[in-house]
Amino acid sequence: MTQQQRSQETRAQILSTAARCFAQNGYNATGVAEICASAGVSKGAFYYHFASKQAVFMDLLNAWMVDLEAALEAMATEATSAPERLSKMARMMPVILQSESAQIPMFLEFWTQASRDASVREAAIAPYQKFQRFFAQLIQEGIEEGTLEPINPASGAQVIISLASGLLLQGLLDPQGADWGHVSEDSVQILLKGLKRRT
Amino acid sequence: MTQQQRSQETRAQILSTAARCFAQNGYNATGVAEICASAGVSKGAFYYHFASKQAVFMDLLNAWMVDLEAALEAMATEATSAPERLSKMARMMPVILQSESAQIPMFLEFWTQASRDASVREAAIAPYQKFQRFFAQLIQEGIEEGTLEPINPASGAQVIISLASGLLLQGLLDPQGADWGHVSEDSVQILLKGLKRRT
Amino acid sequence: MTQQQRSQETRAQILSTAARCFAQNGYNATGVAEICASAGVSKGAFYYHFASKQAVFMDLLNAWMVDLEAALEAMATEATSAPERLSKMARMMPVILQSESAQIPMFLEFWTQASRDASVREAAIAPYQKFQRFFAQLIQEGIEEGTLEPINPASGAQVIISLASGLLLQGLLDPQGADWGHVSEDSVQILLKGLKRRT
Amino acid sequence: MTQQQRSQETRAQILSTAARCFAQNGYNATGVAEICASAGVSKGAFYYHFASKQAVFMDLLNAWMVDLEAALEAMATEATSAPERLSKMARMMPVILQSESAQIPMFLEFWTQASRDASVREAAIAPYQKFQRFFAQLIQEGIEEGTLEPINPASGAQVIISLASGLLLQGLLDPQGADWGHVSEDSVQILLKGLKRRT
DNA sequence: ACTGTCGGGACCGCCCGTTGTT
DNA sequence: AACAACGGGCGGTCCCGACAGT
Repeated sequence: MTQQQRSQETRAQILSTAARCFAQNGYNATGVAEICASAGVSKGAFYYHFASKQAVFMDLLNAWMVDLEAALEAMATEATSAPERLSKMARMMPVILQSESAQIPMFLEFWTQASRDASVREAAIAPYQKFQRFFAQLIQEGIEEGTLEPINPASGAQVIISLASGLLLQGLLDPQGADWGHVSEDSVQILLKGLKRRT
Repeated sequence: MTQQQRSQETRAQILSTAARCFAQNGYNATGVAEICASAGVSKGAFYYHFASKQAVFMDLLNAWMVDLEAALEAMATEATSAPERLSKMARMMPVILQSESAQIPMFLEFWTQASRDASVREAAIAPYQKFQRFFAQLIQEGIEEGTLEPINPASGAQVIISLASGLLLQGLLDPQGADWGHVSEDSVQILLKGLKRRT
Repeated sequence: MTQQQRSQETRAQILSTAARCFAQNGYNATGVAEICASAGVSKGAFYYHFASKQAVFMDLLNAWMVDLEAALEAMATEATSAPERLSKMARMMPVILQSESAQIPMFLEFWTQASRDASVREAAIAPYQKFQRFFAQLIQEGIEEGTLEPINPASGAQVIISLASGLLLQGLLDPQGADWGHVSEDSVQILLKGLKRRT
Repeated sequence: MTQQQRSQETRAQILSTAARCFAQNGYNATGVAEICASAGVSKGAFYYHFASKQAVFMDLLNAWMVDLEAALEAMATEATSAPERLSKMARMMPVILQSESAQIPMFLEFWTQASRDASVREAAIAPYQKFQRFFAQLIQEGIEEGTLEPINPASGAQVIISLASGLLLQGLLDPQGADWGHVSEDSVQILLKGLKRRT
């Protein structure tokens, strides 16, 4: 048990350190030796736990996906109207943007790699499809409730996700360029106005 | 004169070859030697014209910005109503997405680097600010025309840019995942509905 | 007792697996981890039974020597004339070449190491000296019988061994280059003609 | 010119140093860094001139082949009887064995690699086929002269080559094990007796 | 303006062997 | 008797950039 625990600690240590390094310096610029040194483990340990640097990267991606899924799960259970739920989620955006700002560069890293490597892409697409389905259903419910216009739910979901991704990207690129909290709130208002049913 | 021309041709050859290589294999994965070989010049020529690999990268970015500016300029002179101009631009999205899809991964790498390197960031932010100003003015005009709701133009511009970026990114990640032409058209309809003035 | 048996089985398993791996990929190219994985044991087991990878190698060599000795022993007891015994052994050559062709590259590696490392050399020389003594005695007997020319037995033995080694090596290098069975038979006829007593 | 000369000197320096290292410590045990250090060049220079460590090895093999071919060419022009030519060549064996004793380990190295790698094998087989043809023709001439028994020339050539390879191998393995000069002379006498035509 | 050659550095991956645990 | 986990270190490769020579 003690051995297993130590092993998993080592593994976790490598993962978290790698995440930090990747976020700070980028995937390519981060050497395995650097990760090992920062994590306080040897290369032997590293390559015992992971087959390659990429494997660490993929593990990180997967972990991120799991978190995402959990967050979605939590939101799905709320029982208010569709527009309100969207509003609420929008108000979470700035919080996410600031609290996890260190993680976001890695998100870009994921994307960059995914655009080049098919195996990464497959793993990276999955959460999007999750999001897609989630929002499509939310919109569907909104339409059935009569609170949203009768649009194509898939397209609606895409709009939401795209807007969110775009805001994330720009917040990452130019954190001081605007009051992102304010902007994202405005954005959602505009979007909601476009989605909401005219009474 | 002829010498100058030759020199410029060499320079252009390096630039275009580099662009192709970067787009195909990525910035990091592309070696200077590879560019030189593909361009049919020696390393000496490369380092005569450019200070470093990064410098080529930046030059490419700048060239792209110039093109962008020209495109925006062209759009700004049209004399229809704001909503119509937005609609028209939206219809260009799928075309852009397909014609320049090879370049987009490179821009992702731009951004990734930009999130780390301040000097790259400045160059990368510039086009956004261009876009930002352009759309803000367009919205402002729309408001003055009375065709758009009186919202904060800056936020409105941000929404448009974010949505566009997001769609681009997702089209890149999963080109077969959806009919992006259709989706982007729907997206703009939704967005326009949110922006347009209720009559 | 059962434990001892299990231990011996593990040891034997490692040895045979290592032999297979060495033959397939070569000594240098075969990693200890690979052997362990193929044998279904852990590294701990490996290093419990053997001091090093080299030690396994040496063990294999020794085992081969024992086999060799037995084969020679068997031949020595036959009671025909010297030339006939040589002929008979020659006819075995192609069989050996085909049945153990997989092992031969390994012995080449043995020798390569032997040419460098004194301790390996001693072990590698031993079988040669065995052969040497065996053939020298066989020739001696032939001379005494009057069936062979009165030559220096040591030199005669060397010729036989050299010829055999040479054929083996070339058969290894270019298996399809010639009909080695035919060639080796011809070779022995020529050699025998050189050794046999003129009547 | 000066530049080209320098370049070729560097290349030659790398080749000769590599040959020495390979012969001394073996191909696998010799690191590129070691070669570079011994040759007084940088790794950059090494990989500018050669694509890989293997490439150096192959170059060495080819150079050896060229030498061989020259030696054969020289021998082919002599105009004595076949048996005498064979005798003369035999008398060269011990000289070769001692003068080039440093090169011989590499010869084993060639063989070992050839047994594993098809591309090396192809290059390594070529000289053997040269030898083969050379000796076959020599024997053919001997038969036509009436100085040699009417045997299959191909087989005869194989015997000669095999015997020579075998002696080389054993001389390498156990230099002090016998008086190789004497042995090789005896060997040829025996072989010649087997080849020569009975009068 | 352009070329060929070289310098030095670091990268990832793997490897052999050991150690604490069971 | 065997195992998982780990320690360092070296392996070949390649890369960016410099610079002497045209």
